This record gives sequence, C-alpha cells and structure tokens, in this order.
Amino acid sequence: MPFTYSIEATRNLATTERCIQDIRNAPVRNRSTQFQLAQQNMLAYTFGEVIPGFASAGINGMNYRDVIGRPVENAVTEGTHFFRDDFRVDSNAKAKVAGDIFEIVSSAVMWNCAARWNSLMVGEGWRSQPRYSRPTLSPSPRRQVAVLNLPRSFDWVSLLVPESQEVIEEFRAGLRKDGLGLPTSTPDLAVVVLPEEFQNDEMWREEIAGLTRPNQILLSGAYQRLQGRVQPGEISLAVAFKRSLRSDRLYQPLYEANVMQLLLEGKLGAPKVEFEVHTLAPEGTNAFVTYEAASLYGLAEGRSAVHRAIRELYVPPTAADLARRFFAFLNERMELVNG
Amino acid sequence: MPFTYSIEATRNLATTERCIQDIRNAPVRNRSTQFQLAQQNMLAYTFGEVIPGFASAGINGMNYRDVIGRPVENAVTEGTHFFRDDFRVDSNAKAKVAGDIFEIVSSAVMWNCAARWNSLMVGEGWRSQPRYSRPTLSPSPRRQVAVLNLPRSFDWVSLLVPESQEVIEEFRAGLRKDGLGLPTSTPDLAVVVLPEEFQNDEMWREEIAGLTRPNQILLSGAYQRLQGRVQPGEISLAVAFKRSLRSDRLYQPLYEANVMQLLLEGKLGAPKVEFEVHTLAPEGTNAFVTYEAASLYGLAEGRSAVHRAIRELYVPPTAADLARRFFAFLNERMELVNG
DNA sequence: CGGTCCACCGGTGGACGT
DNA sequence: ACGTCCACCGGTGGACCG
Repeated sequence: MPFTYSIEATRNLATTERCIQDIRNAPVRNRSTQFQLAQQNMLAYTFGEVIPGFASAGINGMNYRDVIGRPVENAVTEGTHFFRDDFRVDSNAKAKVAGDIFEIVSSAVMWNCAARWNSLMVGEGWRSQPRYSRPTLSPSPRRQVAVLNLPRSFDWVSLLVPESQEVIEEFRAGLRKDGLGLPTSTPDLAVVVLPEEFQNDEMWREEIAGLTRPNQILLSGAYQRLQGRVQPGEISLAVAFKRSLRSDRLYQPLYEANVMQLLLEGKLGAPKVEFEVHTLAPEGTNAFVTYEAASLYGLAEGRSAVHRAIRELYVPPTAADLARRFFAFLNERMELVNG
Repeated sequence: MPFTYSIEATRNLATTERCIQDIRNAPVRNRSTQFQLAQQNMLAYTFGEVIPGFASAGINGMNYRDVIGRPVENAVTEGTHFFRDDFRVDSNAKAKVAGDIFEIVSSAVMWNCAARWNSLMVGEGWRSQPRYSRPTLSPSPRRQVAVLNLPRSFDWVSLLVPESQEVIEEFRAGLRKDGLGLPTSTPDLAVVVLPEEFQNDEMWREEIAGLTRPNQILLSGAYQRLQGRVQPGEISLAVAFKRSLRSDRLYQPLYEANVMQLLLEGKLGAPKVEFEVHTLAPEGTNAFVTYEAASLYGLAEGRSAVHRAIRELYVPPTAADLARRFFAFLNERMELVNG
C-alpha cells in the first residue's frame, strides 16, 4: 500500500478494499451520495506502510498539510480512474474525511512516540531510527504513557477510577436537584499515565508500521483498556484536532477544557490540565487570541495560579516536528510522576 | 415583492436586484463560485412585504422552518428559470445563506415585537393586528427595549457604558500581566433596555412592514445607536440562532454565556444573564442535555443561586409562537426595571 | 476594487443498537 | 439490513479596509 498513488496497487485491490465505493445502486436512505470515500480503506492505502515521523526522511520532513491531504488526493485519483466523468463527491464528504484523517494520523504519530518513550522508560534504551534526541528524564516504568484516540460520543470521565467518578457523580447529583447538570464530552485524544497493571505489557512499547485495518482497530480501541483505571492527575494531555479553523469552530475544546479544569483541578485536586488544539490552517490570528482565554474556574475562585484553558494552538509544520514536540512535552510533564 | 415565487415579479427585477447573481465572467479570486445567492436581495424578494408573525394568519401560523426556507426555495426557482441546467450552487452556499436568513428574519420578528411592546410602554395602548394577548406589566417608558441584531465580529462589551467597560478593562489588564486574557465575542442578538435618551424616539415603536433593503439596514445598524449606552443589568436577553444543530456546533453560545455571566454577574453585579439558543432542527435530544450545563462561574464561586448558562433551547414552531414567547419574556423580565 | 476577515451550516463515513 | 447518532470541516455573501 503506497503513500504515492500507484495504479498497480489500486488494480490489485478487492473492490471492498478500494478507496471509492460506488453506491449508486445501493443508496443510503435520505441521501444523494453516489460515491463514498471509504476512509478506513483510504488510510490503509496511503498509510498502510507509513507512519509519518517514523517513516522515510522524505515523509517525516514533508509539509504535514500535504501529508494529511494525500489520502483524499489518492482516492480522487482512484475515483477518476474507475468512473471518469461520473465521479463526484461533495465537498462535505472530503471535509469529513480530511478531518478524521488528520485526527487518526496524528494519533498514530503520537502512538509511536509513546511506544518509543515507553521503551526508554522500561530501560530498553533509546531507539535511533528515525533519529530524535534522547529525552533526559530519568527512566521509570511508572512513567510510561498511553495515547488514546477517543471515539465519537465518548465521555472522558469514564477513564477515571471509580472513586473519582463517584466524586463527580455526587457533585452532579447536587446539581440535578436544581435541574442543572455539568455534562462532559471529550477531547479527540488523551495521553494518560499507563496504569500499573499494564506496565509490563509489550504492546505499549511497539511502534506500528502503518495504519493497516488491524492497526487502526488497535489504536481506536485502546481507550477501552484504560477505562476506569486512570487517576485524575494522570490525564497528562488532552488534544483537539481541527484540520482548519473558523471563528465559530473554536469553542468545543475551549469549553471542554474549562469543564475538565473545574472537575479535575477543582473537585479532584489534580494538577494543571494541559489541553491543546492542533490545526493545519489557522486562517488568521484571531484563534490565537481566542485561546488566550483564562480558565474560568480558576478566575472565579480568585486563585493566584490562574492559567489558560487552552495551553497552545499548535500548527505542526511536519510530522517530525509534531513528534519532537511531543517528546519534549513528555520529558517535561512526566517528571510529575514519581519515578 | 412576493412571499410566494412570482415569475412576473422576477421579470420586473433589475439584474442587480435578482436573487441569483451570475458571476461566471467575474469570478471571485480563489473560488469556483458560478452563481451567488444574493442574500439581501433574497430577503427583499421574499420578505419585502412580510414580517412573519406580523403578516397574514397563513404566514404567521405556517411552519417556521418552511417560512425560513422560502427565500432559498425562491432563489433556486429563479436560478433554474434563467440558467436551466447551468444553474448550480454549492450546499455550503445554501447553508450559509439559510443560517443568516434564520437570524435576520427572527431578529425582524423580535424587532416588531419590541416596537409593539414599546408602544404599549409609552401609553399608546396595545395594537390589535395581528392579535396577541396584551401584556400585564404596568406600562412605563423606562421599560422600553431595543432589539439589536449584532454583526459579525462584534464584541458585546462595546454596548456597555464606559464605566463598565473600564471595570472589564482593569480586570483584563490584571490578566494580561500573566499572559492571559478573557476575550469576548457576541451573541447573534441582544435585547437591551432602551436608554433614556431614546425613550421618546418614535423609531423604536414603529413596526416594519417588510425586509426591504432600507429596513434591513435599519435593523442591522441599530446596534450602533446603543454602543456605550447600556448598563450591565440592562442586557435583558441574548440569543444565538442556529438553523440546525450538530453536536460540535453547540459550544460558542455555551461558552459566551459563561463569559457574559462571569463578567456581568460576577464583576459588574448584574442580575442573571438570560442567554438562549433558537433552532429549527435540534436533531435528537443531546443538545437539550448539553445545554443543561450549570454556569461555571457560579459553580466555582460555590454560590447558592447557581443557574444554567443557557436558559433554554427553543424550537419555534411558527413565527406567531416566537412572538408570543418573546412578549411573555418581556412581560416577566421587564418587571426588574423600575417603572 | 481587490484582499482579508467573519461566522453561517449541511453532507458526510463509521459506530452502534434493533 | 436498517435507522439513528456522532462530530468531521470547507464553501460561502457580506462587511470592511487600504
């Protein structure tokens, strides 16, 4: 499965494995979709043997926006090849798939970073290909992490150990008496401290070679292994991925960060909740200003150590930059965990 | 200008007044748009002599979703008439225009409600056509209101009197020292107490007959008259309009309501900030749950009188329902203003 | 008049439940 | 198989600025 479109590779695909599915004779009720962008097949096609940042220097250092755009590009090439002038997909289809791909590929990059990091933490040394500078934090198996790409409809509270969930539940019970609530949703990705019971599992130290369907399932299902096993202070990082920004599309992360900070810092005594937003097209500077907003919870309490709700709006230039930055983050943040 | 498409009316339009503008020979840079939905012309065409809720019984009681959909429907009819098979607009064009139309038409309905309300408040009695039940609050010129459809890029803080803006500025200055901020944006619409200097102006008591271009300008520019003249406690209602909902598109109002509550209630001593969301297609019940969220500011302070950030998610069945509900709101809320 | 910015939302691929 | 739900974002018309 090639990163660069290959007519030979495409020809060898079973129709169910193709990036474009012709559904003109099996339409979805109430939709006019003629061709589907089979997003999981697209990932397997373009990234089946490639994880950016852990591939060739050419890909690791390639403009990340172009890397992320490649699956749709390849799919359109395939669709045009098979269906010529009949082929058409709505811009909203590309938008949806491009967004999911940015999230899934970035999660995979961070998954491999975590694998490499964990391998160092258990005393296996620092892998050298491709080369990243070795973190300086003193290794400890207790400082391993898990990268969790969280699914649609998720509630990040379900990651927490039962005792912590109960604290939140009691708090909510009080609110419910007044017809109020404080629903939680989710960031796209969470980095958590690897619970003790998994610290000898090799799977958390294995870099994946590509986003084959089995590896997609491994990464997208990883969260299930950790539900109910994370301490409030062990949610080390939350990330929202937005391929491009619009001024009205900035607020789900901003709001969720505020809620996480109220519950984790305010009710559960956790240290600062690190929540960041990644994008490839910020479209102006307004978003950077919006994300300077102070965390409302800290403000209202009149605390001295008020901080931003969103720690940073990050625009990864290349996959290698994303990886380097994540290693640096781990090197700093994991010092909080007793080695 | 007919609510129902009329080939005769269309024929009499100058090309600059048409709902569809052919820009194939004058394309916008970096866009592939062939035909523009001229939204202001569309409003003038379909609502030039009609304000729903203040029109015929047929329109006032018509499904509001259909009312709001009419301008795009008429425009597509026009485009098909003039350009046959060449005519095409992207779904995102319809989406943008439909959203703005929902906002502008709903603002016009509420503008006329305010006019009728104000006329009662200055002692002119209760207009009877079309019939709405007479509010019971005792009339006072000081209880007049202004309905402000706020523009893109607006900052609601600019409505406040200078002294209040200064309080907020000082608060922000303190935050800036730590590299923090608390930027404000805006609801789509604000209902404010009419400042004393305007309480004899007739314009605030005049119902408009339709959304002709001059009337569009009157309504969209009204906010300029009140900037710097509103007391913190006089922002009576904030509204966000969202024609349809998606789970990720709920949060700008939710966040902005929280910020307004922190600043107006917390820093400026205003009573409860009423912020609501209107939609025509909630798509499930999830949004109702999301909007049960307690206001974070009140929560953190541990106050007794905690309330929701968003008071209600409202789905107007008809324009008459929207009008009735707004009259009822004014009847209740304006009691806070000394008569 | 051209370029930039703003905030609009509907069409989507996949997960899940019946 | 089918229906419902979820959260993805890019193409827009107009305001504003130089």
